[in-house]
Amino acid sequence: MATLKDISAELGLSVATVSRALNGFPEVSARTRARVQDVADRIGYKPNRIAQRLVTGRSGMVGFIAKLNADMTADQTFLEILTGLTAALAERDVDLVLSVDQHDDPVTVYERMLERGILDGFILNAPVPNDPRVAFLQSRGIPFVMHGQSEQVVDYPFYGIDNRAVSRDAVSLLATLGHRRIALLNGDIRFSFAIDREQGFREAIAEEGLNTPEAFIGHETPSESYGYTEALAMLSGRRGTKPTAIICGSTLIAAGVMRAAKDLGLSVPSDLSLIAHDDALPQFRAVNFDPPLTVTRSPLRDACSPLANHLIDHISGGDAETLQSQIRAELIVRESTGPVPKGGTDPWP
Amino acid sequence: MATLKDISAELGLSVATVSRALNGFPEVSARTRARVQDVADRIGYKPNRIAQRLVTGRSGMVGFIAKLNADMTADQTFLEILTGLTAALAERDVDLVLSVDQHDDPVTVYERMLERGILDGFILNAPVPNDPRVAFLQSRGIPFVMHGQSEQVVDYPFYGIDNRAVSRDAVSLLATLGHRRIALLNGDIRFSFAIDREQGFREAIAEEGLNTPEAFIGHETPSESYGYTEALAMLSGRRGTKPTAIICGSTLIAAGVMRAAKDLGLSVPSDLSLIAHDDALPQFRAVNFDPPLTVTRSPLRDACSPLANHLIDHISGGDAETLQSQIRAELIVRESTGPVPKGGTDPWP
DNA sequence: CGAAAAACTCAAAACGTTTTAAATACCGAT
DNA sequence: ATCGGTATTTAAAACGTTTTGAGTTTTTCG
Repeated sequence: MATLKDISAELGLSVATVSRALNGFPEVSARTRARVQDVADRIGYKPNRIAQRLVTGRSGMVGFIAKLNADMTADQTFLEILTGLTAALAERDVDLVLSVDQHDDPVTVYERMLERGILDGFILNAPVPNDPRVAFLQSRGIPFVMHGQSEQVVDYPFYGIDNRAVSRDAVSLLATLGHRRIALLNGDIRFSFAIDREQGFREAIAEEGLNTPEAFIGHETPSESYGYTEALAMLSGRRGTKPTAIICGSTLIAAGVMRAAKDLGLSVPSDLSLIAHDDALPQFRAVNFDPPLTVTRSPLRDACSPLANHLIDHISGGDAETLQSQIRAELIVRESTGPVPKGGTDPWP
Repeated sequence: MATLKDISAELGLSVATVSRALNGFPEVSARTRARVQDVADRIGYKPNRIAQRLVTGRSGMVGFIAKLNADMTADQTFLEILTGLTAALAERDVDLVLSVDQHDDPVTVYERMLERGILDGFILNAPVPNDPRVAFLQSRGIPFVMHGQSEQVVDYPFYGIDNRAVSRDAVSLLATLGHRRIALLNGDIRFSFAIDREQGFREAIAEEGLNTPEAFIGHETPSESYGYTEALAMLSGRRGTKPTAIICGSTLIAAGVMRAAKDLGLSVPSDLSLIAHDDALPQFRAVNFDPPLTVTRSPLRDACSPLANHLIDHISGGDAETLQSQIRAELIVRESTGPVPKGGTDPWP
């Protein structure tokens, strides 16, 4: 492996000058810089990252901890995040150290990884209200970035979508189409994203002067079967007057709802309007539904690059407040939403 | 962060002695070692990996590259491996650096990770015949351990099960029960494990003096639906005389076969015997099948610790030949296998 | 008791880089 | 020629560890 010393020896320069030349410092002459660059290219010089890290005090590695469900499965979004994240980090020459959390206590794994002392920071996802990981990492002064937000105003970097707006936009679209009985099949309510969606839903419903009984607001870890069984219960009339529209927390849930509608002989969108939030996971494409799904869309993959950049910038001293972004999901109207069916215009009491 | 210097200052020893004391060198007195250890524990000393690496050339990090399918999903075993591996590596104070492979060329990701120069070695899984990753890493002299084997005799560390024996054991059990028409629903035949299973299957079938037409030997990426559609085709009689027993590459496939049998009104095991290979994934428990599945069982989780240890030992100079283990899957007879049904005793022509 | 051997400890070099502080070269103006 | 200043380069320190070669102490044994 070629080193700075090799280059400096060949040119009769000091290693300091060579280092500066290659790192674009302004005080080195153009002629010298060119000569250095030439030799470096010729002998295929690659800086030794370990040595760089020893002197700069940074490791160029960040941690990510996968939280498994009780049944040892990962949340369907995990892989997508992982893929995008490693790519985005690699772009800025940072590596991802992974660990898997099988513990009950959410912070012990972070503690253990920190003890090894090789991480510059963490990427957190799936926040819950008053997330204990946040308190822990802040108490240790460890930089991190959060995917999603747990509170309205925070003092750490994050990137996420406006989840209240997601529900608002969905309700607003359906209300415009004349719907008065709108149900919600939300994700796991322990997580902030689902709490925000539900809150946005309730707000929007109230603003439209409507009402949705509790029996028509559900929440659970997204799965096709959850969508199916809940929709079956709601649409069969067992729980009271059935809804004319359902808002789903994910396309996976929507798939189940679709199947339930089919089994009950209901057609989408003439008997039932359907709108889902779409993370744009490659396995489950909303456009491939029959009919194509109306969605609030925000590709999970799009979050990875900002997350990586926010974190790295923060580690390099960037101000937390300037490294926060909340973006708005895009409302894409396709064919699973339509005017309220005749005879379905009465609101719930 | 506490350093060797802190300890040496506190005790009035040299850093050299402190280093030796902590690393178990023989030439330091028991008393000194104890004093050093005490202080180290008290101030929570952790060696700086980066500094260690600079001088020893080792980093205490190994790479693992997740290969995604075309549809961006991971193979169902991925998470299980990941969980076990991070735990087993942590046990020996080694970290796992993860990357995700979205490329066509299987070695480019390895090359890119290597360029950064921070990895001691790799853990490879899902080998294919003449695996290009093996050739690549060997040409660079990078240590690695393989989960599974691609060839009969190799010169690198591995841990895996005897896949030919898996099929042999299954066929042998079924033959003993009187079955003469045994079908195989194998995993993706690009991978060595599936190739070996098929080879073992053919050998065992031949040894029993039997024959299985090509139409009854299938292979594909395991999924419930694959099991369902193939079993439906085989058991409906569309492909010729139907089998009395099916060997499945995974419990996932078996689930599909089970559903197909049910749809066709066949009961297991009186009309059809079923045996699957069981990786013991927590999501899909063979004992929870109805009837409980007869399996060749080899928990994927059991592979993680040996893999981690083989790799670390190899990195520390251990001989490749002594770091190879091939174990035998356990045959567990439950209730999905039974005597051949009356009238099903004719072999295929 | 004294010398040789064994046991233990230390100072310093090394790994490859960045960065600080100091030195030298170059320039135009006196 | 000399001065003051700027532009460029250098030597050396630093990061935290391991390891070499050389001490220093202690033990052993004649």
